[in-house]
Amino acid sequence: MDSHNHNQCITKCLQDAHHIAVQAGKKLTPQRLQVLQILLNDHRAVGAYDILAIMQRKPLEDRTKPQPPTVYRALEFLLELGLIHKVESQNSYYACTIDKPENRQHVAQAFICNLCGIVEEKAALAGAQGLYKKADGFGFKIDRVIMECRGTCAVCQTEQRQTGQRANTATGVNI
Amino acid sequence: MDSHNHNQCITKCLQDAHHIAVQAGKKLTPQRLQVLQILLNDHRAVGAYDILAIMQRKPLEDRTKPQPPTVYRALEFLLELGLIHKVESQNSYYACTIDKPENRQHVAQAFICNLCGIVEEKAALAGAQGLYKKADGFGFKIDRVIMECRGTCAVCQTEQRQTGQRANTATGVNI
DNA sequence: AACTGTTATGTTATAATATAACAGTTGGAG
DNA sequence: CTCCAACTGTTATATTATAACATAACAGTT
Repeated sequence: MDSHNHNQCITKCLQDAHHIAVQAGKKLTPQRLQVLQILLNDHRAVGAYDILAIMQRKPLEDRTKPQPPTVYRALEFLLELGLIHKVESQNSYYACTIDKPENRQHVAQAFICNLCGIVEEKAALAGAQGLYKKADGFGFKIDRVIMECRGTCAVCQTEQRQTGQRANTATGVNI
Repeated sequence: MDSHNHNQCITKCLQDAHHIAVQAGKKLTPQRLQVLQILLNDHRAVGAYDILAIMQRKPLEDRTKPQPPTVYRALEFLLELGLIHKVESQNSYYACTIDKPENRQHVAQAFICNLCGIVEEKAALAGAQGLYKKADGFGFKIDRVIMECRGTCAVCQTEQRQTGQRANTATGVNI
């Protein structure tokens, strides 16, 4: 399916996440970790209420069933640390897999498959320069850049050709 | 304030809108026109429920007070024709002011001021090529590109320096 | 004029996404 | 140990968007 070792990928991201949290003087609490793990579980973008449903099915020890604010607080925390990103055009979230040291140096470009929800994340290096330059041209000061490409991933293009069927939407991905 | 003649700008956009609708074999009905006019009224991004409130204050002749679906249907129609765009990072909408003939050739870049809500729209010419090329590199087929820059416009930067106050948020702009 | 297909609108209800507000708890720094 | 700040729990509600079905308007046909 995918060319990378996903277990390794998760392990590395979690290690990095702990590092980043410690360095920022913040705590990666069990709940925050759980949300991150859910997002790391695959490379799809997941909605907040899908995350909530998963957490409610597997509540942490000594914890009541989590409610929406719990999820949104964890998401906010992870977003601030750059550990996850939001797909603005879909109101969903995915774990950042760009190598962590450069995390805050890049503008993220997300390529989101409309069929299976998978997110391929790339760092915009030269591409973003043009935007900042253009903004300069009319005195606009950029805080944040959103770059999203909606379309069809290689796998789903193939599956469509072969079967005419839609790819996996069983896990609650919003399209 | 702004360097362009806004009346002229509105007039031109409305004329073009009629053209585009006719060419697409669609009708720019009074309600759709009203929504477009509301968005053309200034260059800010406006939320659907703000549009609804305005329409409810000034209902069209022989019409009852419009409800949410009315607004969303009009927005959908105008989006399809490329007459307006959505700011995905803010769930709001603005009228497209790019010269109409090239409308569907360009990827829109929106520079949205977090303080006053004004949207400066540019066409991404060379900039978008890189994205398509990058997508090609891993077999991703792009349907739609979202490029948004959030930040502070030239006017609001000046006002902040002079007064320390926030720019106009009185008209219901979501920040 | 009556029939029919199509597009557009009206209406009610509800889904989906997100946050406000306040109370309680906890775990270190001093 | 105590106090403070960060974290969590809980309830309610705000905000954004759509489903579902009924009705109306219009165009073309007979």
